[in-house]
Amino acid sequence: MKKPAKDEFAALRLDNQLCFPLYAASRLVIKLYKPFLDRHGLTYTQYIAMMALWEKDDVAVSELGERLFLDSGTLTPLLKKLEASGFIRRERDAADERTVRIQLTGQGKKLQKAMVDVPRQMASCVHIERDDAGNLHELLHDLIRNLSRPSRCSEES
Amino acid sequence: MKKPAKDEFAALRLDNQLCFPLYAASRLVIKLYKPFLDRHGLTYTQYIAMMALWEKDDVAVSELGERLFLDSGTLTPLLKKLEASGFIRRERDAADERTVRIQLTGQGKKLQKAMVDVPRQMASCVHIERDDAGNLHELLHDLIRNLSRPSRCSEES
DNA sequence: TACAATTAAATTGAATACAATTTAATTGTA
DNA sequence: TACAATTAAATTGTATTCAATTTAATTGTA
Repeated sequence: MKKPAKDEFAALRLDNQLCFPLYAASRLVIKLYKPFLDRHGLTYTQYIAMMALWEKDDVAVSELGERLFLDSGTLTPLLKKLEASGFIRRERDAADERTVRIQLTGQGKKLQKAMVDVPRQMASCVHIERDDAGNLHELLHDLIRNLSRPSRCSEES
Repeated sequence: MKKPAKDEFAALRLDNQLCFPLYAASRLVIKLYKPFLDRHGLTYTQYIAMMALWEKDDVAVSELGERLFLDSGTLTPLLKKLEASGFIRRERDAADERTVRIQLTGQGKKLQKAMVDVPRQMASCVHIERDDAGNLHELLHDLIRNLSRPSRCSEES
């Protein structure tokens, strides 16, 4: 004789999720980048790797991975492609042969100047209020800070 | 004699992007889902496909794709796996043989009851203020609405 | 009604993601 | 100093994503 509430499964509706819009928006924005990145021969992941290197050159694969939240399983093949494209060099650290250091080539540095307008071009596609962009930015960074910590869950499975 | 502004490349810094935190947060949350989904034998993408089907059963692949922003290239192999797991059936529509309709099996329907606590369990891991979650939710939905429209960019390249 | 245009899935190929394992180098310590 | 433990990349295997192409079915129209 159970009388289920109308919203017994409300929490399982896509529109009530936080993760789904995050996932959908992320993929939609990345798709929007494609024509701008294609011109320069980069994928989106390669682009953020280059951005990280423009900010700080000569870093270990692991340090790049911490910045981008990616591991060597993703980065190793990606960095080999960026090396094959001539944008970076990969060199074992002489002081610690376990470490591979990533360095920008001249061509990799020139790429930054060539791509300096990409963020503005993208912004012209997205149409978001400055305040909304600021709020979204802050909320996402809070969430990432939150998620980057170990944080134990009360799983009680 | 050029005197570049100190922030000539500020727009290319990772911390000034909207897309990067979107992409990072999305992957971090999906990673957090993994232990909860593993117990039920689902990946994250399979989970949102099941959520869409729990809301509306007996839909075409294309309709499911519109809901999830995924195309047949992603969905076809994913749905074959869900079928192999016994959660759905895939059947050609008798009235239009081009269309494949997706239907929940009894096992697929039972899975909803088994997973009804997953959102609450996840919420206990994320620690986000109710207001922040609401704001983030609204901002993301606005962004998705914005991105789903054709919207022409002033590329001027 | 032939048949070109369109549509829906499926397929193909390239590039991620990521868990788990392996390899090689370094570090800590008995 | 041997050598177990640790660390950093690389590798392996599974599962997406997505653009582009292909296949098969349907629709519109001359």
